[in-house]
Amino acid sequence: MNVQEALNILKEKGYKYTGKREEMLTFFAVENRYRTAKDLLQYMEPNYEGISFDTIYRNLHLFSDVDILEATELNGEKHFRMKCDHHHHHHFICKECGVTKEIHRCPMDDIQEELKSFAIQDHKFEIYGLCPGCQ
Amino acid sequence: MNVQEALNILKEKGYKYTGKREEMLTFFAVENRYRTAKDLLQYMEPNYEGISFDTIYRNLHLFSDVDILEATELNGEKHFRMKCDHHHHHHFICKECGVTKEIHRCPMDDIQEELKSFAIQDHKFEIYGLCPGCQ
DNA sequence: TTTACAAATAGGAATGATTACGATAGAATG
DNA sequence: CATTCTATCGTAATCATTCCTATTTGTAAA
Repeated sequence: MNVQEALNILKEKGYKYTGKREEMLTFFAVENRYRTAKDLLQYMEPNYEGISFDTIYRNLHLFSDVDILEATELNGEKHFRMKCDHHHHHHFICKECGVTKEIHRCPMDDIQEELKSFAIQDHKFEIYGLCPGCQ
Repeated sequence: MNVQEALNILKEKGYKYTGKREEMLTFFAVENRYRTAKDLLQYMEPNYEGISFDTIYRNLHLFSDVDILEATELNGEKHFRMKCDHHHHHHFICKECGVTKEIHRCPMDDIQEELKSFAIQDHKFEIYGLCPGCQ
């Protein structure tokens, strides 16, 4: 997803345009990497001195709620990345730099039958390690 | 794994026996459920009034390090359960009560080839939802 | 353009899980 | 039973995240 598409989603749902929001979205649009709230804050500070934690976290949650960002949990910290706009898939995630690679195979396909009596709400399949650049 | 096996592992590795440790292990041995540090603290308090946070967390980490417990992250809190001692497998986890069910199919088998240039260190495949009892 | 109002933000305090630390108590070993 | 580490207590510190209030800012309608 690019910045413009993300801004359109916000507009559609009645959220306001702000320069900060565009800048935040730019931060996520440039790379296929999971980043933390702190990463984002550090990116924003030079241009928006005194930007508040509240603004960072409120917008991260907003973006997640409207499916602009996707979130995961890596060593006790929430990480976010721009949502991939095509079909359902999972990720390899580099533990060093957070870079991701798509995996085009969903293990859930085979397994539903094994869990007939359980109400499945959600699942997570992530592979962790080092990308070629970080090895 | 049962309490005795766990105590043997500790002894082998040179850690001391304490009543608190046995009690903590008992807590995990009785159920196939992921529990938090707070759950454990509440279980311990009646018998060991004034037990310290430090003791709880230090032992949870110790038990994880020596493969007595396995850990996962559910809504921002670390959860622990007794390690299963048989073959490699994954879990369905009830979001309400933490109960688990084994899934006998590992999605990693097929996927290694798709990630030749990445150094895989670890992976997580978890399915979340409600168990029959919590539906 | 101006106005009016809801939404967004700043600044900082509060929270909740987790970790750290100096002092004391308790196992293990000979 | 004396020595030596390890374990524990009690509490303070840390770190990410959330909450709160006053103020500012987009936005759409007048």
